[in-house]
Amino acid sequence: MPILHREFYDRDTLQVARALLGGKLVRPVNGVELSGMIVETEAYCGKSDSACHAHRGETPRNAVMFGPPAHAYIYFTYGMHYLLNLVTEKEGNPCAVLIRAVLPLAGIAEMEARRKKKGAELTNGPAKLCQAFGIDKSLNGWDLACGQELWLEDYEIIPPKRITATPRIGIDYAKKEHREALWRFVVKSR
DNA sequence: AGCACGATCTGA
DNA sequence: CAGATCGTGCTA
Repeated sequence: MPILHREFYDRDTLQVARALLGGKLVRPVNGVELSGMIVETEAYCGKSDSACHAHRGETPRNAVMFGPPAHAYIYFTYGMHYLLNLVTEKEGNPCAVLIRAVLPLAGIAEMEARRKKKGAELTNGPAKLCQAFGIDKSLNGWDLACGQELWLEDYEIIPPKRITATPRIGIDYAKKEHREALWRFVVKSR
């Protein structure tokens, strides 16, 4: 399946966040290809978005977001979790899409082995996802368009009727207009 | 140099 | 609902 090229990420972040639903996240680890279909995303829209890490300007942590699109912005939070974001829009416009959940497609046994507890849970939740895919800070700044280590592919077309938009999670500190913005996108299960 | 807190998850 | 657990950025 074709890799999502740089142009895919180089446009309006809300559009990218929607278009990523149904996309396939691919991550080869130790010769095994882990993959999953994206079913939940959140858009973080640049300096004007008070929920976005870039809101208060560039720092060493969020520098990747200020760079060119199609790179991975991975950061550490709550003292124990990594979160995966995909940088969008032009260089200098610090926007990104947070990947919150995927439906595991391949390498499911390896993902579960990496998770602490057993059981056939879905890989939902942005930190669990990173754990299952073995994603950590070493991939921060990785170029997603080069087709190694970590990349995305076309997979399934999700019709707009199957997409729900809701407020984003865990951003109570943001201004009301951003807290209430419907910038989280979820594929309805059926 | 110190400190408060977070785009979370788990288990009680 | 509390606890785990620590990098980051703000204040001094």
